[in-house]
Amino acid sequence: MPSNQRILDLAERLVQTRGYNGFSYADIAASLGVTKASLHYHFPAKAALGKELIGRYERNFLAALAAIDAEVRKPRDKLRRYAGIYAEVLAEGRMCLCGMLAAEYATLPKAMQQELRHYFAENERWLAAVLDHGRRAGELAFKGSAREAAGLLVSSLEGAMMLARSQGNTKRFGALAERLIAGLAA
Amino acid sequence: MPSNQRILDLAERLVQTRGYNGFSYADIAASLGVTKASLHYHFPAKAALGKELIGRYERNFLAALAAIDAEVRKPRDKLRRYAGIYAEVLAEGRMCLCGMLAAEYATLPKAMQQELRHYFAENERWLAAVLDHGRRAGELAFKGSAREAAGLLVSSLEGAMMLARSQGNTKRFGALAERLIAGLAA
DNA sequence: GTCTATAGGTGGATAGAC
DNA sequence: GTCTATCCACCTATAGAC
Repeated sequence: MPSNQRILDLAERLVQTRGYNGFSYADIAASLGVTKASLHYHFPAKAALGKELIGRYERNFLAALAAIDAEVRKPRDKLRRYAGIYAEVLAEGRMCLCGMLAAEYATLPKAMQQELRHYFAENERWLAAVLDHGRRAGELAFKGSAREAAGLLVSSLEGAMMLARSQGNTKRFGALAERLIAGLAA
Repeated sequence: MPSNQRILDLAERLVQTRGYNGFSYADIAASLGVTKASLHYHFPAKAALGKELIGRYERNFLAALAAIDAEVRKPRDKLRRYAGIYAEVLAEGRMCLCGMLAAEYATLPKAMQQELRHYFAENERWLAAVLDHGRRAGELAFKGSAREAAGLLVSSLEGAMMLARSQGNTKRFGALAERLIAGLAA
């Protein structure tokens, strides 16, 4: 009796470690102790599973960002919490789901590509708002648009996760993140 | 009569766009107008092809870095040229070969993982030297070790490439790169 | 909802003729 | 060096019994 939740949980971890093209229904079936066929009852096509994977990930992520807004006031602390989310994921031995999918972008179903763009757009929107407020309040300093600074922040964190894993140096991620935020101090 | 060079050229482009797990001998064979079997004469195993792909990429990259050292003196100009390499690759519709492979790291043959770590280590070594010299000369400014600053630079550029493509915004990469370098100005 | 069985395709790889 | 032919493993997906 694998609920959709459990299937998505396993698929999520697999994509975060091996990528969308790096896992199969057989992997999930083996973990759950069921057959591949029964998974197709819950998710008829892998593309639909993949799309839902991004949707759920984005909902959870946006909820985490809302929690930050509710709990923290200072822009710099918000950025630290934001980077902290990435650090936690990395500490679990995972990559960002959407960072992995961004690398596989050219091979993904159209529906997944669209969901992916939405995820990054929402991400950048939240960061840009934090940066903009921070600059107006005189607590943050950077040149150019907040949007562009936000884009660089997301890019850097995603890239740092990837390279941290492949260099077997997951600890350094925290230092790089802190350096990024320090560079935005007023 | 596909020379090893032509095979590697095609495989390289495929990995840079679709990833190591996203291409097959069939793709290369079709492009060259030969059969899969004849490719196995040149590269018996895909893993060996992949390893050679990284080795060749690294040799070319290090040669480009040596050219920069020979042609440019100012640390900041060296960094601009360095980022320019990434920009050119992106302009061709490609990702960095090793950035793509870093995302697929967990699924790669051991030999490829090893080559990959070497690539990033060499990369960081060159950048750290530039940063260190620049700081000593008073032309660059940053906190902490040059090694760590170099790591952040590589990570950010790799991440920015990935996200630029998935957001359909390859033009912005140049602006992000310039912003990164500007942040290191003395 | 889960199973067995299977279809139809593609993956990397090999043997042996030419 | 390239071909045909083939192997075996794996993939996503479906049909139909239970």
